[in-house]
Order: sequence, then structure tokens, then C-alpha cells
Amino acid sequence: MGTEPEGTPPRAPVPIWLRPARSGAGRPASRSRAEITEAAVRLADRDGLAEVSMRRVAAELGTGAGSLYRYVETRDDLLDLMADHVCAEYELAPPSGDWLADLVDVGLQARGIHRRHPWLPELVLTRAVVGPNGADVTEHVLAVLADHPAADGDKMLAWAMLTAVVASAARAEAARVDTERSARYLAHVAAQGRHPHLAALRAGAAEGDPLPTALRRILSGLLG
Amino acid sequence: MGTEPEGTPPRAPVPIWLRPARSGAGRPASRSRAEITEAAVRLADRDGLAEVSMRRVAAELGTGAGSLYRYVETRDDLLDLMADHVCAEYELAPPSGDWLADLVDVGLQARGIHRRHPWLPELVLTRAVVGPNGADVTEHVLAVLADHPAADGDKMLAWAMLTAVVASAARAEAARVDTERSARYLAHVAAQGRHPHLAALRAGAAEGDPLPTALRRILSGLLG
DNA sequence: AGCCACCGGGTACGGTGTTCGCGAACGGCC
DNA sequence: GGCCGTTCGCGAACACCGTACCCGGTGGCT
Repeated sequence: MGTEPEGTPPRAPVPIWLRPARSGAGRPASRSRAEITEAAVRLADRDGLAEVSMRRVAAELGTGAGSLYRYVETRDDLLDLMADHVCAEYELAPPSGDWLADLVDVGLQARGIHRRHPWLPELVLTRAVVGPNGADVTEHVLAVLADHPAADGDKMLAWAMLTAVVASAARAEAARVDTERSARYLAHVAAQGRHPHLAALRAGAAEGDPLPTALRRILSGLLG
Repeated sequence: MGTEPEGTPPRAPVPIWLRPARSGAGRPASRSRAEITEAAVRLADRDGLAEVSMRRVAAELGTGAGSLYRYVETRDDLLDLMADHVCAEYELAPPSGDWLADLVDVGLQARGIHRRHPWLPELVLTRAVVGPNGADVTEHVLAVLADHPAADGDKMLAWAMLTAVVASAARAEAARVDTERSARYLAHVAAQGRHPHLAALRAGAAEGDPLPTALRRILSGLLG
């Protein structure tokens, strides 16, 4: 005892993008990581992340579940691939000179991607793994901030918080069910009378999209 | 076809706290929701969230898995109970008059709780359900902001973003493994030469705790 | 042409959440 | 005090999951 207290199988200390597809010798593979990733993304877009099981992804490709393990070491690897795959959807224009506007644009693009792939927030918020496409986005953010006087650590912190905020907001608007449940309970609590401020809350639907200004304020707060 | 396309079992539209424990008639229950929740929290603290299965929680209480369903409709219900349970750890002093300081204090307390229960970030970021203790915290936040001129929606938005940021930061510092994997890949990408800004990143460990000032900046950005 | 490394698929294992039917235990009522 | 209705605790069962393994077939290289 004492060597592997975990119940989950140990993953390689190296991200999947550093583990090359099997070497060239022998019979060549008839599928690719990209193909599998696309199938998984398609499935998640259609049926939700919970339905992305090895068996279903394999069925989507007309093969058996075990076969996927020729391309991927673990289901988590596949999830990492999915998360990075959709990062290719960013359209990264060269920095305009206005870092705030550029970063807000990145944030709004991120929200668009999260909306197109409602399973993404859960992935991004749960694991934080960077692949090739993610690296491109980070590079772009750093380029935008190249002339900014803040320390590198502060820049990365701001970027991390931006993604956290956007993903969290996207998750909230995707999981309307949770919101509804919570609203129902809060109404009950308010009716109880012990939470005056909660009860005084106006349910008014805010006009307009709060995210752009929120992002602007957060970013200018962090990177003054 | 067409009525229930979901594979997951449908949950009640009402949060568990509105579904009272079974009524008084008949044989009385020998356990309580609170007892089960505490067992689950204990287990998660010790072995991680992945080990919180119905069977293990039941074993922790010396009973069978099926028995838990007398108290809870779904495993997700149990997770909701866990998330709210630890919200009791907040120490909510009366508002001091300085809303910024008070909110930063709430954020730092939140981080403390997340650190004490490393499984919490995943829960908070993945679902957003408010129970009795969560309602108390929200009430406190609204009390702190009672005299603030911002609109209710903006206050709630700021509160939501504060929790998102704190949970995300806590998750990042708990899941050192992910960070390590990403760092390894980023080093590889930097060595490739196509990402100059990424390569120029100083790995310097920042001095001090960045969260207090970060929270202060974010909050004063949002609630100017 | 032959080799041999690899691929694809099937099967199997241990685990999961959840359902169901059963007998036993309790509180209230006659 | 005894019955009755209701609920409880339990264990077996179901469908599904991720993953390990083995085996026969297949293709590229020499």
C-alpha cells in the first residue's frame, strides 16, 4: 500500500498531444484522432456530454469501443481533445492596438463557442488543459497584451479569470433547469420572511446583454 | 417517441429542500438526510469526489446502497446537499459599512472552504444550486450591498462572478496535475518557436497571494 | 513472398446509478 | 392489547459504463 491510493487509473504525466499516434510500422490505422474527436464533438453537440461514452462514439464511427483505445489512452484524453478541437473556432485577428477591446472580443468569441457547444463549459471549468489550439489562443492574448506594463503573472491571471467568467456565464445560461430550481427555492425562502434582501429582489429581466460591459469592467479592473 | 429523449432519469423540477423527508406515518427512518450528507462529505474529503458513490456512502453508514434512495431521489440530489452543507462554514459578520472589504472577505472565506473541501469547486462550477445555507450567504451579500446604488441584477451578477472566480482559482490550485501537464505542453510549444510571447513568459513564481487584490479589482470594476 | 508489427473487434470484468419486491418494524386507532 | 396502514432496510437484479486482454486478419517493408 501507499504507492497508488487512487481508484482511477493513472494517466500519463504527459498530455495527449505529446504522445504521438502509433509509429508507422505495421498495419496503418484506418482512423485518426481527429476523426474520433470530430465524432465525439458531433455526438456531444447532438445529445449532450453525458452521452459521450466510448461505446457510443465508437458506434458513431461504426466500430467497437475497444478500438478507440488504439488512438486514446483514456476517455479523459478524448475529452481533452474535444475541448481543444473547438478552440479552432476562434478567429484571431491581429492586435488592433486597443487591448481592452481585443480581449473583450476574445471573451465574446468564447461565449459564442460555448453557446455552439453547450457541453464545453463543463469541460473547461472541470479540467484546464491546453492543447495546440488553446496555445494559439493564449499566444494571441499575450500578443494583444504585449505592450501592456503588467507583469506576466497578472496577464495570465486575467486571462484565466476571463475564461472562467465566460464559461461560468455560458454554463448558467445553458443549464436553465438549475436556475429554475434555484429560483423556485429562493422564492420559497423569500416567502419565509427571514431573508428581507432576498425577498426584495426585483425579478426584472435586465435589458440588453450584460457580458460585454461586465468583461470590460473586470478586465480594466484587473489590468488597470 | 419524442416525449423523453434524454437518457438520464428526469429530476424533479423542485430542489430537494422543498421535498420534505417522508411524512411521520409508518416506521420511522433510522437515518436522516443530514447524516447521509455528512457521511458523503467525510468520504469526499478523504478520498475525493469520484469515490462518492451510492454504495460507498452507504457502506460508510453501514447500510445498503438502495436504502439511500429513501432519503434522496438521485445521486445529484446528494451532491446538491453536499454543496449546501459546507456553505454552513461561512462566518457571516454583520456588514461593516465597507462593502468592498466585506465582499472580499466573503471571497476569501469561500476560498478557505474550497481548500478545506477540494471537491467543492467541481460541484460549484458544474451545478449552481442554492439551498438553505447558500441562501443565507446570498442574503448576507445583498445586505452588504444594501446601500449600494447598483441595480439588483448587477449585484447578483457580481456575486455570481465572484464565486465563479474563486471556485475556478481553487480548482486550479487543487488540480496541480492538470497544471503540470499543461505546463509541459506549453514548454514544448514554446520550444517550437512559433509562439514567441508564450516562449517569453517568465515562469517566475509570483510573490504573495494574488487573490485579495484580484478580487478587490474585479469587484470595484463591476460595482465601481 | 514472407515476415511481423500493428489494427480491429469481441469478450470479460469490476464498477456504477437506479429499480423493485420483500419482510420486518413502528405509530395511531379501535 | 392487538390490528392496520405505512414506511423502512435490505438484497438482488438491470442496464450501462470504462477498460484490459486476446486473437485473427491485414497491410507495408525488405
